[in-house]
Amino acid sequence: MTTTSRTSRPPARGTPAGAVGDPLAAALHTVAIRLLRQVRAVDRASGLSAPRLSVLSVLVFGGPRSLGALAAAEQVSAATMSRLVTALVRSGHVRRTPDPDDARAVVLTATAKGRRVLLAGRARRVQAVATVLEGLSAAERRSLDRATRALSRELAGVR
Amino acid sequence: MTTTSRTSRPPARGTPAGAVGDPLAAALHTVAIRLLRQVRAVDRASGLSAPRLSVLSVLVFGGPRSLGALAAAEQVSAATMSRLVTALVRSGHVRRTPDPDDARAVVLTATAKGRRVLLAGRARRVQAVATVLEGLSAAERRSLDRATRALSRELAGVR
DNA sequence: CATGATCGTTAGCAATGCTAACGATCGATC
DNA sequence: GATCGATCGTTAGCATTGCTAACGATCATG
Repeated sequence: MTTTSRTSRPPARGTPAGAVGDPLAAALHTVAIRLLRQVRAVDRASGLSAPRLSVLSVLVFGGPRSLGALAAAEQVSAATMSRLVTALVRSGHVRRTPDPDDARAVVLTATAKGRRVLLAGRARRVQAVATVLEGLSAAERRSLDRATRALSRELAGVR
Repeated sequence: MTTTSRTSRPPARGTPAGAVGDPLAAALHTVAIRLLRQVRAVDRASGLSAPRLSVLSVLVFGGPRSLGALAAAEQVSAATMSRLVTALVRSGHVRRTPDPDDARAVVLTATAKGRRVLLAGRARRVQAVATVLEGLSAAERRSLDRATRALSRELAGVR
């Protein structure tokens, strides 16, 4: 049993520079950063920049949508998204079609090439994670599986 | 016991677009992305950009070092790091001193202000992670603790 | 059908990534 | 001790990505 209180505990008056509020949260934070730093390295092989890959990911996994919706999903301005999409259209990863119900709007869709590139990139990333997991014992993998499910549940609303 | 083989298993001939090599690795990948996406939001309060915060983090947690070493740690060119450091010096977060042993080199150190800003930012991030963890049961927290330790061990060499 | 709201684009700015070129210094070799 | 290639950090110039502001076109409300 840990000494951590259940309540969210505000930073305990003063927060003497260097204090760690929740050791588990701090460790998880560090591990997540290191894991993704490791994983990002394989993205180079896709030939697409990180923002473009991320946009493509929304279209492939989330389906076609308007530019505004895409900008909101990526937490980016419509102006920035317009430029990203233009680049992805020019490179053949995305198709831009007029919205039949609203002449102001466009519908963005991943092309076959876009899907192919994104899925290959994701497979490389997952493989990189799997490589890290190779050193885990069966028991550790079970713990990780439970932990991942719990975190997935808590983060359900994100993206 | 899972059916997953222990060997690193190459992408099983063909890799029919969409296949997931290792479901646990894939889930962990997704959770890590969502967690950090959530956490990054609080960085705005520091007044520093993501690259500058990251540089400061290396200096605060890793100690003073040369520009070249800093560039290597951040996987960035020396030219880019030079510019980042210049900005951090101007804003008073970093001190640039000549290396007593090598007149070509400089030593970069976080100032008291830099340490203060970084530690406050990190506390906010950890608090954001802790908030996500509030919904976990005690058993889930124990699983997460074991999993985090195991991953920390496997990622020891990174950053 | 007039008018304000919304959608997407363009223009112009700042920050961050790169490579190339450079000056200064180091270290090894003669 | 002089020379010469290697290394350190900076600057210049380019592309990309983020922003806000301004705009034209279209929608939806009255």
